[in-house]
Amino acid sequence: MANYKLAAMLQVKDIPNAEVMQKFADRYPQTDVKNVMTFLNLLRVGTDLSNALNGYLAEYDLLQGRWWVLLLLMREDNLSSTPSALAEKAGVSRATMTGLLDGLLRDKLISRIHAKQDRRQIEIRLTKQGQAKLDDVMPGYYQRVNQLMQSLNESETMNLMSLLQRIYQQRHVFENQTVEMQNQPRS
Amino acid sequence: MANYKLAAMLQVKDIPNAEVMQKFADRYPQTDVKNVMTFLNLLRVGTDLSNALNGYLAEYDLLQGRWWVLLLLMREDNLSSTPSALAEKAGVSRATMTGLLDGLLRDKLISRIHAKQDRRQIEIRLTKQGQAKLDDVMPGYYQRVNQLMQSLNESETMNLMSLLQRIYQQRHVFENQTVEMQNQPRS
DNA sequence: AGCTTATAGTTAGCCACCTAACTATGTCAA
DNA sequence: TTGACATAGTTAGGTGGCTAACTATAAGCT
Repeated sequence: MANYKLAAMLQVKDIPNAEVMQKFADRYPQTDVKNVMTFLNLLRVGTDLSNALNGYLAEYDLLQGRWWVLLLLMREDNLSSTPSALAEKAGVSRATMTGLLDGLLRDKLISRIHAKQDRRQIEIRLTKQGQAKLDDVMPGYYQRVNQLMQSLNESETMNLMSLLQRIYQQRHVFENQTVEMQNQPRS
Repeated sequence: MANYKLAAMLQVKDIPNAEVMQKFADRYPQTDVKNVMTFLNLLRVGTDLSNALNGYLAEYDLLQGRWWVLLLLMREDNLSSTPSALAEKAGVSRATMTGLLDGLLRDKLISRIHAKQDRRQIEIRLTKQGQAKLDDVMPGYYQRVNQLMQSLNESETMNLMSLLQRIYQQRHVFENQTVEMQNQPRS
């Protein structure tokens, strides 16, 4: 089995206990213990599930990035697309996509063909082996997702989605806010 | 401002729509559209929040790994620990911790001192500059976490935690299950 | 036609993660 | 006491992210 890389996202193995949180709250009065714990737990669940998925994919010599590229290709009617379009849809840079495609080509899961009309473009196509790889991986993937989610009934699932969505919509709070600040009158 | 690395976790920018999901469901009958969508959304929220946090930390020349090490040190009564203990608590390999500490040492946010009794060990201590860096970063961090979470009231937050927990407890489903399978009778 | 600008893809160099293998030191039991 | 095993830390080599800079091609003005 191939090595696989764990996600780079913080692995919050050691979310602080109440005592430690109090020490921080004393120094930083803005601290809201409940909010911080919830935020850290959300990050942890995301990371650990991502790592677990990677572990499953690694049994098939795939990782999330390469696997997702294959899925994007399978979605297309002619099983093909371009590096730029794939980078955009996968949410990675074009440079990263070049690397992912290099690996997939090495394993013969995709083919690269120079496009006819626009000679800057390259057509990436899912090969038979690529489709076969997905046919290997996907049934177990869907089965595991079902097992994972079976502890929630339908209304609980909807509820979870809605709660996540409301937090997600606030994610811009981490962005730089100095521009607006500068326009405010000084004392 | 420093470059900062986005999390390696899949950025599911392009979660499939119902039509595409149907195409997959035709080929892979195990597919449960609602479950897959929920799972992918959970991964996406985790990744994007992680990236947003990294963006904030990058304004202070930190990233999650280095920042978390500083926090772990600040928790300690004597502001010091060892590379092994830090690796364990941060959930990264000892090799990765060596690299993180190299960077923190370069920025003089920690100091390395050879331990007296066990000469294999090295004592890592948070420096004055390290503490000052945290004092810079943390108020804004806590403020942003509060803003992020303010869209949920207390009972909704508790509810979210409990739903996440129930999914999280099933994460072992992604682990290799062939050992048990092999012991089953064949047809 | 010829400039300028935009787009497609790659390359180079950095970071943070991993495993495996290595060195040095400590521990423990025959 | 010495040989086997365990532990602390580093190094080497691989992966997959990033930005910036580069080449080649296309498109659009004037």
